[in-house]
Amino acid sequence: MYRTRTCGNLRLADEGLVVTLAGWVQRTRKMGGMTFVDLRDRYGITQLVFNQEVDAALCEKANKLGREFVIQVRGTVRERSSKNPNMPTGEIELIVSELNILNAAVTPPFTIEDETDGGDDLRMKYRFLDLRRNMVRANLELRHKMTIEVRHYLDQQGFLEVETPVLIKSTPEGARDFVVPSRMNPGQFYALPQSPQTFKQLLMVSGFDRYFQIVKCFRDEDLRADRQPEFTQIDCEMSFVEQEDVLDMFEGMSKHLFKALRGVTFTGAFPRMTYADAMKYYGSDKPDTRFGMRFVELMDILQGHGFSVFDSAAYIGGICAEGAATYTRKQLDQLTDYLKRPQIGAKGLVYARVEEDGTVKSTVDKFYSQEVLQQLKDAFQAKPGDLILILSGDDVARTRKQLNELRLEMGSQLGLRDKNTFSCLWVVDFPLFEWNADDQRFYAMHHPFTSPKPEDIHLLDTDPGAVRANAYDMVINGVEVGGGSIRIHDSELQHKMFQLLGFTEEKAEAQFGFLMNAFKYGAPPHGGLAYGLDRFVSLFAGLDSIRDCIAFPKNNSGRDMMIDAPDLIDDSQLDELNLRIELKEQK
RNA sequence: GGUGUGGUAGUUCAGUUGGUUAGAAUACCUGCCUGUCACGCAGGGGGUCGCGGGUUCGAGUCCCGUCCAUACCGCCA
Repeated sequence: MYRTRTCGNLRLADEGLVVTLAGWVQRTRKMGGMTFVDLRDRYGITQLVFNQEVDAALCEKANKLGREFVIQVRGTVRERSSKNPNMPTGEIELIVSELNILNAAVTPPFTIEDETDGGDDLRMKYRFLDLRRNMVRANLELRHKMTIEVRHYLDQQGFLEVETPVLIKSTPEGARDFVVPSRMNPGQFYALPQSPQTFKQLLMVSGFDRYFQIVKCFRDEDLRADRQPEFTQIDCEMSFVEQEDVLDMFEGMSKHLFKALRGVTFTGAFPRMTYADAMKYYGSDKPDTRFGMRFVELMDILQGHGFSVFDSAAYIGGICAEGAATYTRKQLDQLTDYLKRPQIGAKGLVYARVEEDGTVKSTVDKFYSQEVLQQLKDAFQAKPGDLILILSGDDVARTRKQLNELRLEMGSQLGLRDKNTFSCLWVVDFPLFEWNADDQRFYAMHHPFTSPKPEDIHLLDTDPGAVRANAYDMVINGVEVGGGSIRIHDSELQHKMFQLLGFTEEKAEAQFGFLMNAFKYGAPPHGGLAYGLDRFVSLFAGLDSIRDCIAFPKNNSGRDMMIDAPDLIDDSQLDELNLRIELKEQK
């Protein structure tokens, strides 16, 4: 037996026990006649003691240990003469009688400590070492517990986990597919699924009723801190349900996870907000509702007073930052610069302070009487000490988006976005379609299987852009953690959707004929939802990047820096695939 | 595809207006040290300043290009 106990669980009560431990050398402290070694495993750290007077040869051997050596020791648990209250095993130590070096180690390129000296780059390249660190390990433990709780909850609710294929067919709609060449079908390619969407719908047709799967999905798009090319979804689907049933079920699951993993209890149902309101009051379809600062539209108050920027604007809106009137000119200039960055693209920022005496001082007050400025103040119900920030623009949607960036930035600056506070929200009534100006056509906002709201179906032919969908997102702290919809289960309606999306008869048949065919054989009403597991875990762990809860993530360019993938393949492999590589010239 | 930031010792970083032999901390190596736990003390080794070009008497520093990393925009049904 390599070990009888772990490095994390010996306590004072175990004094006198003879145990065998195995692990990695965290650190050695040589005091001359005696040597202390911190032995680490996944469970903790136990201090080992070697004493020259007791066994000179053994102590000498211990002095040769380097960082991250893998060793096995046998010894007696003893109460420490000087205890360390900062560690769980700090009251005891192990008097070592046998030391066995299982494997030596070269010096690691960065320190395996909570506060490591390694940069992101290096830690990714040596991810197997990075994973020895407490923080990353704790994130993976949380992820594990989360999937266990998900399975437990859904199993209790009668859901069945069913695996769906990973080698499927490419569809031009939506995100770019990863493709895999087929050896047995020369010139043809599989695609990796962006989600098991069609399969889970087919499972509903098959009568599986309540399905889920914790499943890898793939999208060949550019990466972000919260986007990886391969990511994990908790994919769920139910039959004989309406939107309310789905929201109920998964609100329950979210609450269960919060309770089990964070000890957070929510009273009452999650608030609902329509997509239209989310855009109007927050300029985003995933508002961070941990704080207020809702938009107030100011066209009525501020237009027509001779300030040309506002008079010509299609939208004027603002937010009120409580107590931020103390912002200095420098801070406001920095804020303006932030908004003028090309990523945001605002032209400028107008601000107004509410003074202690209740008067309002603004950058543009030569255009506005105090009376108008008081109306402005009243519109926000602003108090002395508050700061009103106003943006305007020619494009309503774009200006709202800019105001959203401003709101989030102010929320961060004023400390209103605490990682240990959770604010959950359902965003509902998404539009069914999204107009794409470049392609001059509608795209499905969610996906082409999403059902329109029955009361809006009559608009399908006349005003598709106004049709609302039975689609919903779960938003927590401004993060879209999940989304779904009630699907179309009628082949005629599905047919019509494809038509509106510009699919020819042939293309619809070729791409999704199997689904429409299946719908002819008795498809139940169904709908579902998929969570982004990586985002959900990150949220619970308070991480800035989902990479920190993924064991082996890809970098910004979609590379695995550790195994150095992707890579070229052998000519013989290409031969078998009947492929020849001829790269297009890059300009 | 675009914008910003960064690339200097194993690592994290500093490096002034362009000016002598490029520094600190940490890690590593050696020695001393019997109660340390970020041990301490003394000493030591360690650099193609991402790469290529240019300006200059002189470039880590300025300019151009390029590569890499990273955050964001586009993109992500």
